Amino acid sequence: MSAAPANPPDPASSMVPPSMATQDEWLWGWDPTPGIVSVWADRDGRALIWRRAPGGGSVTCQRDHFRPWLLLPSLDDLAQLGPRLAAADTPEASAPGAVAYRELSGPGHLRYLVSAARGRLIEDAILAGATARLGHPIARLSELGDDAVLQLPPEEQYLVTTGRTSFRDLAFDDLHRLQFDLETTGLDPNHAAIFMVAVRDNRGLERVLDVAESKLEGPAAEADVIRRLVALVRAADPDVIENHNLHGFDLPFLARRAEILRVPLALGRAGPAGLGRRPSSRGYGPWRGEAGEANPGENGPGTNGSGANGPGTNGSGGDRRGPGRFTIVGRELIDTLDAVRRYDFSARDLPGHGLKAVARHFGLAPEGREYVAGAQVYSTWLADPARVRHYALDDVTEAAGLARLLGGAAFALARMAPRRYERLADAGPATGVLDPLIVRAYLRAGAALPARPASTGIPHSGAALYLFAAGVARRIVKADVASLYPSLMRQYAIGPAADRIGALLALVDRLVEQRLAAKARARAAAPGSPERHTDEALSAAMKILVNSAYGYLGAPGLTRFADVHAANEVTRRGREVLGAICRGLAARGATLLEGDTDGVYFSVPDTWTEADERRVVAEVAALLPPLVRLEFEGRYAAMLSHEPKNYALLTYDGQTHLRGVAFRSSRAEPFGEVFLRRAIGALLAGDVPGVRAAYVETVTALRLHALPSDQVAARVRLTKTPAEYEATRSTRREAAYEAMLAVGRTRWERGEHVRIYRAAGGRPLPLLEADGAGADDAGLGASADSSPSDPREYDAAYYIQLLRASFAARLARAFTPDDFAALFDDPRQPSLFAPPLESIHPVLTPITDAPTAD
DNA sequence: TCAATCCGGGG
DNA sequence: GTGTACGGATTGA
Repeated sequence: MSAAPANPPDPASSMVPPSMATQDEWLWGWDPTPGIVSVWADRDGRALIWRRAPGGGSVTCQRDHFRPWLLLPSLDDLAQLGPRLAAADTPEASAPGAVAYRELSGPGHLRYLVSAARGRLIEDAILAGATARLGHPIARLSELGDDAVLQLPPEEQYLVTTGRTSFRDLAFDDLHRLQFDLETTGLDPNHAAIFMVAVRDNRGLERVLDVAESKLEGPAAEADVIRRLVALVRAADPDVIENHNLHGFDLPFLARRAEILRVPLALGRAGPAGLGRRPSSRGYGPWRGEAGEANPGENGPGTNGSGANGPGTNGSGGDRRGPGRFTIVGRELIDTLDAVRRYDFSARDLPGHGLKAVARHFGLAPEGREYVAGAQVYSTWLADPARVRHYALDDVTEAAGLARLLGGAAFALARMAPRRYERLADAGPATGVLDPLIVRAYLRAGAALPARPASTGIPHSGAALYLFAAGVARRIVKADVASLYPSLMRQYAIGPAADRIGALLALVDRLVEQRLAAKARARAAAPGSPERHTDEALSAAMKILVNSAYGYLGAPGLTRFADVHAANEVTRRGREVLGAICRGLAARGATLLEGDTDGVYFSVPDTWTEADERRVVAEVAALLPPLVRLEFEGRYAAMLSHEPKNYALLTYDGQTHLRGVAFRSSRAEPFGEVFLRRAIGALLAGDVPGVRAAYVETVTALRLHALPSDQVAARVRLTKTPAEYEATRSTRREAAYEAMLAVGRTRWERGEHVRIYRAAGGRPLPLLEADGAGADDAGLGASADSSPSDPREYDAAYYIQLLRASFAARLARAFTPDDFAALFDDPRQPSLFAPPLESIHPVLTPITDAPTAD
């Protein structure tokens, strides 16, 4: 089949509101082809489509052709084509070397849809025309600037013109998903080697490859492991490859080792060996180091032109712009770290983003989970290979569980947006998902696209966020304003002024409506069933999209239809609604604690029943505009409100939930974490003496050196090489490196984790790891008993000061300053004026300048 | 107390 | 396809 560019209806009709059927096409595409699991296309209009039979049956590959296309503001640069430039509906337009054009409707800037049998025909013509017009050579379309051309990657051109999307009629588990995890002797692939790979998939595969299995030694054994990994992946033939930090560690490491050892990485379903690259903004870009450690030469993984690119890949020499992701033809590469970040961006309840911590948080850790500290993996393997095999398999098992738990949203997005699944998994929702949907809608409607608005400098006012009171309150109710901003956009039809066909509002409408339906279906399905997973994932995806519609408005320079005035109007209405909610609740006797666009926390009188709580929420909800839904979400026994979006909750069945960055500290010293948990538990239970006891006992234990050193050690990462630190040492001393130098260690590896503590006078020293001193991952409780050789020469005064200033401080809002001082007074020198413990009660302090910008 | 810098993940 | 994060902790002045 040959897909034609999107077919415009009569331009005059595009001003009428789009029909429901049209809106659904904008959201879902229109071609029903089921089972697409991967698409690969080139600029000359060749496409390969891998499709899986429904229910997870076999995969077939089909060839397809499409007419590459792009959008231009004028045809001037194509004029020199003469008769080879032809209107799309004329016979001349279908001649082999012809460039066809069609003028789109409306006032939009990008108004010419230009297509040809091969994309290069268009590109070469434009470059020649622009070179002649500008009088200097133009080698790439990107040199012409943002508004001079809109050209999508080939796969997206294909998906937009065909109206196809991935995964129609497939469930998440129908995809063949494979996880692999490298175990290496270190973090830098220029010096360290792969000695083991754990592999599993969702079809029952579970295998560990290691260098000991062959009779080979050294590099030959490692190369053999890589070859066996490649063979195993090809034989399994998965649609998706997943792991935690896949793009940040496993792939760049594997690519570099394969390059050094000259092993071809023929992992794809077609095309040349070697990993491809795609540029990517998110995830690994802004981070210093990242795979830069994998290629410490200069920049990121996209750098090292000599890098993992197979000889056939193109463009690597030029992309010195650091960040990038790897690609494999025919398979989607999914990094669970992206899903974790996307999740925690709104949830803010993860203790860290590492695999082990997240898996434990979600209860995904397998029974008998084996833990080995990163730095000890190789030495442990030498002594006890079975233990490391177990550990590595546990890693891939957790990665698979995480992918399934948090990865559903990206899967569902790929059923809507004309983009590869792997791109949707790491994209920001506004530019990464909404923009492609809107571009597809415009082409489907035959409407010209506006130029991208420049940043106007008009500040947009930001989301409303209120902290009304800080401290401790009881009888807490959380009322949720479901998707406040998108509801307001719908209620008052606030959309981008330039959105002539109303695509953004139509999408928001469809998303909100269909999300409610998906939620209802999920509730009706059996827990744990594939149907439920599908609808929960769909609901999560739609929530991501709906909630990014407002951010889309407020990002000029980034999104094509940004409109700061519209964004500010949404915010203004939001403040109105939030104000109405707060007044309504206060008028009915509630005490407000915190409110933002997600919802409101408030405290109610002791005499209220749950029915009273629900009734009040319903009464206030009735005061709001019809499309704004205020719902009762939950109730809690007590709350410590610390800062906006930072609080602790006690449920009625006695569980404590900590939320917000102030209560997350993966790097913190274990004794402080233990103290904080205990103190907050006592505080919320109303047990002030218990808070004091937690403090006194911790101080005493420090003073008597009853705590082992690993309880006071902080885990830090050495990101500078010895030479780099030497260069900055005179201007800026850093404890981690000083600790190394203090014991005469002048060599370490970039990325190495060490634990350090403060000895007398606050002098940093490394913690000498007792051999086999287990896991170094946060929250694993470190070791129960310390090695007998632990000298415990830590600086108690330093840690007592830290306990008060850093940990106890997070309880400061719960007491008056005097009470706080008394509660966390030095037990050896109690103040004469300290109030008796029994007289101390937690307080709730109103915040006077409540409105703040988020 | 304030400004500047570094951190996040993977072995 | 390009570039953007961000909020907390630590360090030195």
